[in-house]
Amino acid sequence: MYERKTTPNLNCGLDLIGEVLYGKWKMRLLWFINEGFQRPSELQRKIPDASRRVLNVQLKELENHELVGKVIYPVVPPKVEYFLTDFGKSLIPVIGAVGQWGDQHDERLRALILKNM
Amino acid sequence: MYERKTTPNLNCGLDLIGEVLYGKWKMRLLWFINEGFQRPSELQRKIPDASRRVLNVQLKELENHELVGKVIYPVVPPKVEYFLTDFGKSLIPVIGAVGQWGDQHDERLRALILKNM
DNA sequence: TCGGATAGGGATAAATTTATCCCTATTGAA
DNA sequence: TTCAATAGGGATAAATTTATCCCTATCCGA
Repeated sequence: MYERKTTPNLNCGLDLIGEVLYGKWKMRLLWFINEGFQRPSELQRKIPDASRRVLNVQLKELENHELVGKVIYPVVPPKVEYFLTDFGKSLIPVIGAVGQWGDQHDERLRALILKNM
Repeated sequence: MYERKTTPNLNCGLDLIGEVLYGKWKMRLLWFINEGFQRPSELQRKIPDASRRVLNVQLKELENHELVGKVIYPVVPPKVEYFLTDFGKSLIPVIGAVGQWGDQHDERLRALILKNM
């Protein structure tokens, strides 16, 4: 595990939410879990661009921050299901707003991103 | 300047918005510019936790992505003012929603963040 | 009986982001 | 006349995040 070397800034709401949501795949994980893709392997298939490892790490962080919970079924092969806590559910409209803006400006964003590479 | 070594994923709205908004201080820069703090030195005073350098770098990226524009007054000592483009303004409600969630859950978030250090 | 599916952790490398420090230039104020 | 304010870039180091690769274990189907 990585040990943080600096203390986070916690001045405003943006700092606070950043501490729990700033991670390349976190919003997507929450979104897909909310859509019903609850098993790690399903999530990995939904987000093939992320490595298996990061998803595990980020899921663990979401769990530590009480945005998701986890049920481990004592079966073999192993079965695990994530679910959103109420706290996590309260983030869904926010993530929706973020993603919607991205979708609405899809073309323009693509053009801009490509232009700046 | 840093040269990107991998190609970005541009699959969904979240990927797209991430390309222009994923940066520790970008949302705050947009927010404060919208509030009327337009000169670099003012922004630096509003965000003392960020180094002068990063703010310059991130402002430049916001400019490249057409979220902000910049007026350079040909005076000495130099005077520069940033402003939001219409495209940038359209992001303000989104950033507002994000920050509001953080503010609403201020106490709980602080507790969680501290617990996980 | 061998390979794939299942879940996930450790060690390490690579990529990326952010911080530090230094340099340019000019004006006005102490 | 020396220092702060103004804006911002280059070089480099440090911090952080993400990717790669390997290992554990069990059951089912071909």
